[in-house]
Amino acid sequence: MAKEITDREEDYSQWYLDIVKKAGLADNSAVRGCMVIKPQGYAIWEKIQRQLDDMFKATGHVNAYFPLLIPKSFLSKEAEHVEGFAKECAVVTHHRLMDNPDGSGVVVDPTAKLEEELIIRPTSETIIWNTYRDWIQSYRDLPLLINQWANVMRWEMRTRPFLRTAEFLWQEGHTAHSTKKEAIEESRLIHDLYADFAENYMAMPVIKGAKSANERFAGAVETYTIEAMMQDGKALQAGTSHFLGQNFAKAFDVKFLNEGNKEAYVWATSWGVSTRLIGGLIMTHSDDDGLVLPPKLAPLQVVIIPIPKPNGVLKEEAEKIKQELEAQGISVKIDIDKKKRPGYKFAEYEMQGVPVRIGIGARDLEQNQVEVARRDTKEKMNVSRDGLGQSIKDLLDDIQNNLLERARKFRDDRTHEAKNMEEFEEILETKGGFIMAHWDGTTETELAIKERTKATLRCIPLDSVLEEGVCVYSGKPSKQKVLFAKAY
RNA sequence: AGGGGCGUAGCGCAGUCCGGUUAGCGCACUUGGUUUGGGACCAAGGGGUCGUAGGUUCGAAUCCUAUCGCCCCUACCA
Repeated sequence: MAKEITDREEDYSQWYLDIVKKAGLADNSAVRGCMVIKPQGYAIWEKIQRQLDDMFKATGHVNAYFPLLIPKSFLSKEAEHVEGFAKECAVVTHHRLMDNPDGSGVVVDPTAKLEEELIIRPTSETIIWNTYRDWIQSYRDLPLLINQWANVMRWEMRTRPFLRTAEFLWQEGHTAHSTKKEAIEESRLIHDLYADFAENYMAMPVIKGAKSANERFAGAVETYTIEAMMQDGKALQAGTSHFLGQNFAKAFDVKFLNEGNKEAYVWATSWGVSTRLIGGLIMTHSDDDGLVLPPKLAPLQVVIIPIPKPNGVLKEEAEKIKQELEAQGISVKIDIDKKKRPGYKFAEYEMQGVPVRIGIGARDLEQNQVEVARRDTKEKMNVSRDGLGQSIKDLLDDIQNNLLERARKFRDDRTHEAKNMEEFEEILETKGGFIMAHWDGTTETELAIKERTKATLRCIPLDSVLEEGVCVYSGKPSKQKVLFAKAY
């Protein structure tokens, strides 16, 4: 068998790049740091989008669209926000090109300089809050629950497809509320929604937690995160939901009259997940043979491969099976390409992560069965032709569950407690993964641990038990363990 | 941004040290045929500004200079 994908053990990051390439998810583009998302990759994003969009709508949110370009001055209105993003912004300075006088193509027309430079949004809080000021006058205008699906740009030094690219696709929700309590509830509602999506659709178990002051979103009062463990033991921040307090309301002067006819600043949240989730999907489930996708997000769930002996009965049978599966709401494709042999096709669809493959040949027809191969375990079994629609439906459910359980076990096996720095460092060196440890709550300690070990404080888990302990680094008192890991 | 490496067909590479026929190999691609239960085989084909610009030379993928791009290692980030 021709080996096209680097083994994970040999070189995990090369393996990742091989998967992206061989499964046809994305290509590098002519623009540094920007990728082309290919149909196979985009189809996964569309599945993610559709599901999340339904979940947002079901919780009362609506979609809108705000401009790509933001006046430079907007960014500087919220002090922490500008500090967080200023160093990675692309800036538009001119609006016209002209023929180069020396005939060598086009150059920027120096007379077309913009009076106020525009930045390409790294996130949209500023332009949205500038707009919300006009939309909100009364408590009757609240809550304002808006989401947008968009692209954003952050000028990154080092990029990796899906995990970190200069331009990426995401959704960003921006909500406005009349009370602090309601805004906090909103940020936690979305936090839960993200965790639900990660586990029940991506089959990617996550730790829900709050970010430390140091890791918090620029301009947020509280940042909630979902953290997942990749197969190399590193953490991936898979989604964040922020309680913004009144920071943006004050920066953009967004006030409303409450029921008592008193003027007050509104309370805000913002939240987002990006195409990075696709990177998480890859690094949670896939193996040395290629992509592995959870059935709920697989653009194609079942592929039927007739083992071609020249007879039309096989084709008819494949078509019948397809219809039976589609009746169960399963997406199916029959591959009748005569140019490729079955073995080639098997490998190809495995690489692409199709959850279930059905092979039918003359032998199966005789015995009233088909050969079913599941991508997650690579098991093959003969399955009766009778009631096949239901059997495959059950199998897809089983694969979905198995992927989640497998990932959960993987993570739990690689989550350890450290009582002191010696243990902390030993775990990192020998086992990797997540480390639960007491922390004194100071940024100083957090940075010192990062400096010494390269592991960062991923989150303060919401479900961790309150218990007296001493900080793993400083020995000062601590009330609960927090999660450390090396991160993407 | 500092150190190292690489730019030759869609992809992966050889050739460069030591300049010299028409720039070569594998994969992929096209056509035809035989095949088809785990990445088939045979035959015939197509595809190159050797990253770019300048220089040295009778002659440059090869030597010199500049320049651009990419990858790897060190600091920040959904």
